[in-house]
Amino acid sequence: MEAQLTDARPRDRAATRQRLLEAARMLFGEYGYEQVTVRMIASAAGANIALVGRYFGSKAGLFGEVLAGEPTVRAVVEGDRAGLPRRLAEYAAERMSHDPESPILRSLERSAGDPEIQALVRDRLQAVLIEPIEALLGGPDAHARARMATAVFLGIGSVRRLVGPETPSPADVDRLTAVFELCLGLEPLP
Amino acid sequence: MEAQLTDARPRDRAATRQRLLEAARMLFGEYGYEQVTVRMIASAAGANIALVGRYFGSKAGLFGEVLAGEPTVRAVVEGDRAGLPRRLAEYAAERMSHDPESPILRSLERSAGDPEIQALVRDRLQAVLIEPIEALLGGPDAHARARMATAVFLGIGSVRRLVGPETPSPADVDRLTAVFELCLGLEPLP
DNA sequence: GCGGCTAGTAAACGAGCGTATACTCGCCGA
DNA sequence: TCGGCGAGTATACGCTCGTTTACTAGCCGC
Repeated sequence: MEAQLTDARPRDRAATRQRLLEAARMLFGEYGYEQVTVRMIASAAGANIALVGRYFGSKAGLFGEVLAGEPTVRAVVEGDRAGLPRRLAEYAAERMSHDPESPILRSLERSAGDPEIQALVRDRLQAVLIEPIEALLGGPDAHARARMATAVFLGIGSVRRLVGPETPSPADVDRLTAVFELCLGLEPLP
Repeated sequence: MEAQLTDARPRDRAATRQRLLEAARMLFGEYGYEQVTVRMIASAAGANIALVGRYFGSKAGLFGEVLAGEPTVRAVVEGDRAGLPRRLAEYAAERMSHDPESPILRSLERSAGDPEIQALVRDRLQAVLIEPIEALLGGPDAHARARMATAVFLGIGSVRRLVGPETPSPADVDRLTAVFELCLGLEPLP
């Protein structure tokens, strides 16, 4: 009887690449760009260090690909305009008590230093949060309002990360909803 | 005529220490903890690298002393309760367009990685922002409200840092004031 | 005048990083 | 059967970091 009952072939470029990508996604999200070494990634993926360079060019290239491959927070931002504050508030409330699942958001919180990485993160933040909100809002100062809502959103993550998670009460979520309504210049729902 | 007209004596332990401290304050504020090397600090202070270790124990020790020596944002947090949202909003608006002068706030934005540094920054954030606001507010959920206001405050800095500065309009400041009133659970001023 | 305390210096250490190189080995088509 | 292509490997390179060590030299009390 031959071994290799599973379909996981050895020497499978695509599969190894994928394992590296997923290990990187997990580690970058957990610890931030600069705290994660390529050795950690390779080790977590059960692959060789040199393969990071071979498959992604560099550590930054790998990070970029992780960011690009994210499904993002689109579910929150897409949807009807009136419900946006509530959806933002509920998502933000989730982030008061738990680390985000999305490497983008985690990276936004944790990856500060490297200018190249900052540029990647910035572009992504614009693309997945600020611009969609701005488009949904419309109006003359939509950009400023989208920016402010994004600020609240990010700040909640910063506070959790810095001073620890805390479970929000229902009243907190309501207050947060009102805050987002105010930021976005939308009327409260009846 | 002898040289040394100034009162800056050479071989002055206290003065050298002070120069190192001020160079560190400036650099940490500008670039964040991990981006600044002890060589940069020593060079900016015109001192030898080894003196950082001698006078402050370590880079982290120096950072801790920089944080501890900060005058902080006390002016905003101290004062009457009713005016707090406005003061917060004005200070936050300032931070929309300019980098903060305070190394604490800058470090809050930029120093993410090292756990020891994170602990220092967290303690400082609690001491200078969350706890004073909480004390000023009073009431049952004062902590949650102080946390939320702090989140908005920090988030604004994050957005400026990530996507660039933007000068707020007077309407933005008004909206921000309302946001802080909401966060803090205070009534709007007449 | 001189010995010792001490501020300041130069240089190196060891570790960790991202990256690059030279290699091994197994599979597959001819 | 065999040659080569390519996935995967082991290792080292060059660099920068924080830290430490051994040393130099100036001031002060005696």
